[in-house]
Amino acid sequence: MSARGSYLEIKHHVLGKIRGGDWPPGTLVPKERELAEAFGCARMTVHRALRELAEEGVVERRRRSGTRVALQTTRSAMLEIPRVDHEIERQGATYRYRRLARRLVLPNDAVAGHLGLPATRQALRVDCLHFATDVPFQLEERWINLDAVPDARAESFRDTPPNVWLLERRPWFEAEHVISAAGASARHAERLNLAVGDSLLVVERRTWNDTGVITYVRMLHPGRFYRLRTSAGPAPRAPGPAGHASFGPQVPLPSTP
Amino acid sequence: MSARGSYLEIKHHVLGKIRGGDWPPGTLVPKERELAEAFGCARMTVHRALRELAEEGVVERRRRSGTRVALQTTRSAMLEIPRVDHEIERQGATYRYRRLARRLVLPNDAVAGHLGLPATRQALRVDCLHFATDVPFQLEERWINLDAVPDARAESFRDTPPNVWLLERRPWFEAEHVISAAGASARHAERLNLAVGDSLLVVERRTWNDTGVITYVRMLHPGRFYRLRTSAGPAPRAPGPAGHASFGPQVPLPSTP
DNA sequence: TTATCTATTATATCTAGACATAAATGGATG
DNA sequence: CATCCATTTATGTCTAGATATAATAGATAA
Repeated sequence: MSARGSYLEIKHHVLGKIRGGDWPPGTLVPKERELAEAFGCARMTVHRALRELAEEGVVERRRRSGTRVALQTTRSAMLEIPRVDHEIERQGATYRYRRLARRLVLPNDAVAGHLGLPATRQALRVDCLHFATDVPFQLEERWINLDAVPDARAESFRDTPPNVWLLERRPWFEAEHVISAAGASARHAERLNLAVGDSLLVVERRTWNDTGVITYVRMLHPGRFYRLRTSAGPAPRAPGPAGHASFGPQVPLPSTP
Repeated sequence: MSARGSYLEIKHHVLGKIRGGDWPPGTLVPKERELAEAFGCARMTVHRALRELAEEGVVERRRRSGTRVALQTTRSAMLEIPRVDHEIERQGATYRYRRLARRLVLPNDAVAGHLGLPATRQALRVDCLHFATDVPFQLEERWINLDAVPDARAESFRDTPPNVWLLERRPWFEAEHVISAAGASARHAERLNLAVGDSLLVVERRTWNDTGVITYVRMLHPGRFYRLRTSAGPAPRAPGPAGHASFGPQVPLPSTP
């Protein structure tokens, strides 16, 4: 599992103590020098092990005070939000895209606030649908800040989905996601081929650049299809990248009657 | 911002090149030795900077190939799932708890699978409600694996919510979350004081220990109240812990008519 | 008593080397 | 031409030091 004398061995040792109940929350972990001596390695090796455990939230470290086993008040999980077309194809369905509408609008106050624009400034509104094997999978309602992305004026988005188009020319560096549930309005129901009031999982996303908010998008999914999955834990079973296995939404597969 | 000659300086330098568009996705980042020479520091310092950028998904590293600016196909976000009572009180509402039911049951096949139990083995089912200022905020439907937590047999959960009780005696080390939307059934509607069919945000969680699955819980929230918020990005505005600001669900505050 | 300064100490970072490891490369061989 | 192998090389890890930084505890002064 872990090479002898490596920082991983030390991580596993400490984790084992905590998992086994030998070191309950609040316990003072041996100091770096002591662990280094005990394992017969350099202090830097111990340091890396403890630093990674601290980053994972397993222990808390403070100068002079030492390293303590953290209390489990909250746990964070990695949530990976993949590109919708990738996700659909990864699950073996066929991806199809349709642009529904594209127009310049004066956003309402809420959206203007999200975009960081004055309410008198036009933004580009694009609506489109993403299909998984002809079943509507995601309804995308997007506002694009034309100050941040002026070349969007010349783009029709008839064939290229806005998310792909934007990713290719405006890399973003910060994002905020809000996940909620809502009932389908008449318009949503019609577009997603649902009944009015059916449950939708709504993911809203704002992305920033150095220049400010690039885009605000509301992604609506039939609740029965879309499931965001996260997995977290300092000691993953399958050693995935960054120690987090992650899954995307669940795509409706062609039913076999 | 970043100390001279530090690994942070190198991180910011590389990030700046990427953000500024000088190094589009796919660009080969200078090798560690070159950067170390350019910055007049040791290779380990450069190594740490690049390793952290790789962990954040900004660059991709492969031995012999070198370090490349990653393409932004997916982005991951930190999702912090706090304890429901903490979250309610943090937002200034009053937390109240009520146990609805507690009984030994034979779980159905789906739940048995989640718990990793044979369908003939009993599990403990606990239903309870969490209120924010007398408004139902979360309906909790929980199954507890009695093989993993035998002392739960003797606990009534009348005053102590299962999540708190479990956290105090069975720390867990791995969890899986599934987030979806669903319409309220008749029973859900009654318990949450909603209409049948109203949208719910459903968070399912399974937690593991060394001994196996501890518990499987379904947490149902009125969609209009509960919003999970995440924030992500390699270059956060406010330097928070681990570079991720995070928020909990939105609590219904007492309305001021 | 209270506030402030100081020494101590554990973590945080850095250095200049070393060897390990994986993968791309080019050459030798069939 | 295809296959295999040794070489090269960039990253991954480790060592044994060093200095920097922050927070505690104790000493001192107001």
